[in-house]
Amino acid sequence: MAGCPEGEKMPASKVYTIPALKRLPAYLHHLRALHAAGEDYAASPALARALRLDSMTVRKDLEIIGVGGLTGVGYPVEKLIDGIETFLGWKNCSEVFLVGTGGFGKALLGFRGFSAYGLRIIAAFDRNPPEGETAIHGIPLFPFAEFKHLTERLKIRMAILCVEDADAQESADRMVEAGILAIWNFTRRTLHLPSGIITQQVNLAGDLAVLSVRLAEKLHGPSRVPDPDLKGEKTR
Amino acid sequence: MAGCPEGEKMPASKVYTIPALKRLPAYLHHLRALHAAGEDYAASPALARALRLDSMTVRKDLEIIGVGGLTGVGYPVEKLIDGIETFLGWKNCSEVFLVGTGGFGKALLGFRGFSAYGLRIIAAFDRNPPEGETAIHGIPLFPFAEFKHLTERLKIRMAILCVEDADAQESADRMVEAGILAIWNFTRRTLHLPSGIITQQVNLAGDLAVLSVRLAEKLHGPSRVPDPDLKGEKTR
DNA sequence: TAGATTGTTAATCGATTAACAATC
DNA sequence: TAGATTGTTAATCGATTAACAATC
Repeated sequence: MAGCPEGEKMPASKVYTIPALKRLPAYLHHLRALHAAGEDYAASPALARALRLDSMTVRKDLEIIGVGGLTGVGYPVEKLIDGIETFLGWKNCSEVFLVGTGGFGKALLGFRGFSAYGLRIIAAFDRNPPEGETAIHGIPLFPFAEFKHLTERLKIRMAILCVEDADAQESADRMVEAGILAIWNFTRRTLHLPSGIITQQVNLAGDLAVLSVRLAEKLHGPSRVPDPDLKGEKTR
Repeated sequence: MAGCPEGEKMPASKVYTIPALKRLPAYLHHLRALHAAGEDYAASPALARALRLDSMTVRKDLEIIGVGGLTGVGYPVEKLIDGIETFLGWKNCSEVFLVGTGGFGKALLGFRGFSAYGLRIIAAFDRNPPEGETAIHGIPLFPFAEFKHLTERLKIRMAILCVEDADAQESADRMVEAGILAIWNFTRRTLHLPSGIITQQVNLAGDLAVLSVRLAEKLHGPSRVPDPDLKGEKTR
């Protein structure tokens, strides 16, 4: 009800591009700050300035959400927040498991802010949990042997993989066996899994590579000849 | 010396693309494993299979390094490793500072593997370090007030930013004042800094957005109409 | 030689940027 | 109305994919 002119032009949310999808959380983050500051509308040029983007990029990205703006004014902040959360499926947190409680795993368990990103880590697993330790940062810790049983019982669909590199493939295989459909991979290994299983690899080393090369260019100039002692001997 | 045919065709390392640059650490990681396993040559189709890429992509990427392959055989593993490390400037570790010793900061301090990525965190800083705590995971901890002094004395160029979101811009400003040229930003805030300062933002929420949407599509089908209760009221 | 892979040039695909009419 | 911004269509730019000759 409430006047949908012809039933013909539903918002219908456009096809998204991956880079745009990756920018959505940044909009969400900033819009929440604007909302907290009492702003009702946000114009694309202002959003662009805040997030170091182009105003056309902002408009194209927000088109994905299907929340229209007011010409000459901007986009309604509250509706946009709601729209992005809905689009990303972050309105209700999904419950996930985390495997591997080494350095990174422990840090993620301690990060309180995941609920703002639609995630709730409800249990952690480790191949051999330290004697007597039953929780980390208040999140219950189990031996990995119980992973399958609990995944099935709680119908968990997504898991965070933080084990040692050497155990990555093996752990992922067991996850899939247990019925996990999506894996957030903090390991440096590329996973080989059945098609249909969704994975997202965190590539911190890649970011670092960009940073390293850019800094080197700034310090030593942009011509990057591999090094005097590698010379011209391409082949052989 | 050692026969550079005409002095005319130096490897001269091609212009790189950002996506290719981000893939280089993955090649490096895998090539090191091959080297440890005693392999002398790696062919592009094999590398492609291991890293879930295309063999043409692999060849294009490796062209950047300027280490030629042997037609019909593959690329020399050891030279490639050396070439990638050299290209990325990871042969000798650069010394960096880390600011903010909350959850993520602490995890990074505990991560032993940074030396393989050309990084050595030689000191950590916090606005107010816990009473009596002078080191974390063996890395000395100082109050942030000493950041400038130590940056200048040790000529540090790169810093890792792990403070609370609310302090991100302020901390980054102080880093730049101290002479830092490159910032690896683990904060969710977009930094506004003088041009010429190099930043790389870690966008974990972006990865998570991709994962969330893909999983939702798998579970509920690909048509993502924003939700029945948002209706067609685009404007107003 | 035969088989396999490199390296290069061209074609396709996708994302960003530009231009501008429509709108409040 | 005048000023500003949205939303769309077209043009540019960049990266991936394809095709294939050269090479060991």
